[in-house]
Amino acid sequence: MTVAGAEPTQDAAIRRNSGVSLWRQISDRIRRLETDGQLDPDGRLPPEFRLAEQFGVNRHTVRSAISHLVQEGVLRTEQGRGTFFRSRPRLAYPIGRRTRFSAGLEGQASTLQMVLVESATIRADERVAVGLNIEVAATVIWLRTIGLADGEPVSTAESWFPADRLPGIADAFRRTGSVTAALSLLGIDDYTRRATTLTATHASDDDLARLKLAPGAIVLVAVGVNVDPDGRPIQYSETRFSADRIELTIESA
Amino acid sequence: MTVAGAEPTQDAAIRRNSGVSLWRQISDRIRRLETDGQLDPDGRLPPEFRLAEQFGVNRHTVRSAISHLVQEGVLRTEQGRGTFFRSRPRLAYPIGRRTRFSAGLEGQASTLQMVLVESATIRADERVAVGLNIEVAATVIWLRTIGLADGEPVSTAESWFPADRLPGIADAFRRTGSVTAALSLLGIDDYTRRATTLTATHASDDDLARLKLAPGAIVLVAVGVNVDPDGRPIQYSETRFSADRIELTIESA
DNA sequence: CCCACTTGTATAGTGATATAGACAACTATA
DNA sequence: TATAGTTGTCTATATCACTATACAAGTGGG
Repeated sequence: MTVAGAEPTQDAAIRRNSGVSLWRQISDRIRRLETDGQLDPDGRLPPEFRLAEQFGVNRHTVRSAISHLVQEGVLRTEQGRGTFFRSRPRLAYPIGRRTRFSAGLEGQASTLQMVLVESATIRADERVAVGLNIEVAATVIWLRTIGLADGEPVSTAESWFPADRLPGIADAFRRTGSVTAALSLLGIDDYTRRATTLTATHASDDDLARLKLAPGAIVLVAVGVNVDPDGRPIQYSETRFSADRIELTIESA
Repeated sequence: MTVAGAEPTQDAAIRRNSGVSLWRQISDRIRRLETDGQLDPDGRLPPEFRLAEQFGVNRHTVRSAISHLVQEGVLRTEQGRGTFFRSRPRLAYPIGRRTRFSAGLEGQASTLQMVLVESATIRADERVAVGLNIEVAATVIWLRTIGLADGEPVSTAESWFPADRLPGIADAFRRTGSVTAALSLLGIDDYTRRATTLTATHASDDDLARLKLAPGAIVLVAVGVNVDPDGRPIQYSETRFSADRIELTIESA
C-alpha cells in the first residue's frame, strides 16, 4: 500500500496500448539514462534480458528499442560484450571574425568535408537583401550544403551570394568543396564574418533528415554575413548545427 | 523552395513509423484544437473525411482517434450531425473552513457520490503524525475514496483518522457514503478545516486510472487537516482533483 | 579448453494499426 | 419528400508490434 505524499515525479511505467509503441517508450527511457547519469563509467547498458524483465517486456522488444538507438548513433553494440553509449564529445565550432568550417574543426575529426546538395539562381527576399545590402528581388545564388565530420553530418547550411559579383560560385564550390577555396578561385582571397546571430530551436523535419537526428532534437541556428576586405557583403548564410554534436564557441577577439 | 528563416514553431506533420501510432498523434492534435481556439463557436469538428485528407490518412484512422477522445470524454459524436467538443464547465469546489464534498458541489451536478475503495489500519508515518498531532507509528485508519459527480470521477482522496478515537470510521463511511455522516455516527457533529495546502502536478498512473484521465493530464492536490470543535485533529487527507473537471475556490471568510 | 555471459538470428503465432471500398442510418434543409 | 452531408457498420487485406522459444556466435575468465 502506498502512503506516499505528493511524490516526486516518478518515472511513469511502460504503458501498453497507449498508441505509443513499447519499443519507443523504452527507447526514450534508455536515451534519458545517459543524461541522468545512472550509468556505469564505461557507459555500458544492462544486458538485454535484464532490461526486458525490468520493463516487463520481451527481449525482442528491448532489442528493437536498442536497434533504433544504434541507428540514431546513440548506442553501439558489441556481440558478446554488451551495449554501450557512444560517447561523442561535442565538436567545438569557433565563431568569430574568421569563421571557416574546415579550419575551425581541424584536429577534432579525422575527415572534414563540405558537400553541395542543391543550388539555384533565385531572387533575394527581404531578409537576404538586407543581409547582402542589395535590392530586394536582385538575383542571388543559393546553395544548400551539408558539413560532415568523420562522414557524419554535423551542420546544414543555406547560403546566398550576390549573383552579379559571384556568378560562378556554385561551380567553384562544387569543384573545391569549400567556400574559402571557391571564393579564392573567384578572386576573393580573404573574407571576414561581420555579424552572427544565434538561436536554438527544435529540429524541423528537414533537419531530422539532413542531420540524421532523432525527433525532438535541438539545433543551433547561426545566421551571419561574410564581407570582403572592403566590407562589401559577399555571403549571407544560415547554418543549422546538431546541438548533440556541436558546441559553438564565440571568439571575442 | 523554402527560404524561410528561423521559422515559428510550426506544427510538426504526422510522422509515420515513429513508434507513435497515427491515431494517437491525430488524437493529440485534435485535443489541442480546443485550447488553441481554432474552432467554431459551436465546438464542432470538421467532418471525418476532411480531417482524414488534412492529416493524409484514412478516414478510419481519424475515426479511431476520435473514438478514443469520445472514450475520454473530450468529444461527443452525433450521427448525421457531426462531432463536437464536450463543453464541460469545471465544477467549482469550495475550500474553506467547512469543506465538504457533497455540500460543496451541490447543485452543480445532478448526482454526487463518494465511494470507499479501500481501507486499512496502519501506523502513522511522520507526515500523518504531524498532521493529526499524534505519535509517529501510532495506529491510524486509512481510507481511499473516490468522489463522483454525475457518475464521473472528479477526485480521489486518501484520508487518515486516529484509530483510538475513531475506530469504526471505515464501517461508518461504508454505510453512509460520507465523511460528515460517518463522523456524526461516531458522535462528532461538527468539524472544520484547519489548514489546506494546494499544489499541482502531472497525473500519476494511479490518477490516470482512478480519475479516468488522459496521459499528461494535470491534477490539483489539496492536503488538509480537519479538526473537531475543540480543535483536535480528526482527519488528515490528501485529495487529488482532475484539473480538467474541477476548479478550487478558496473561501477566505 | 571450457564455461558463463552476452549479442545476433531464425521461425512462428497473435493482436494492434492502417488502408480500401461499400453501404446503412441519421440530420438538416431546400 | 428528395437530397446533400454527416456518422456508423461491415468486410477484406496488409503491415507493424509484441511474444515465445531455440540456438548460433562472439567475449572474457577460470
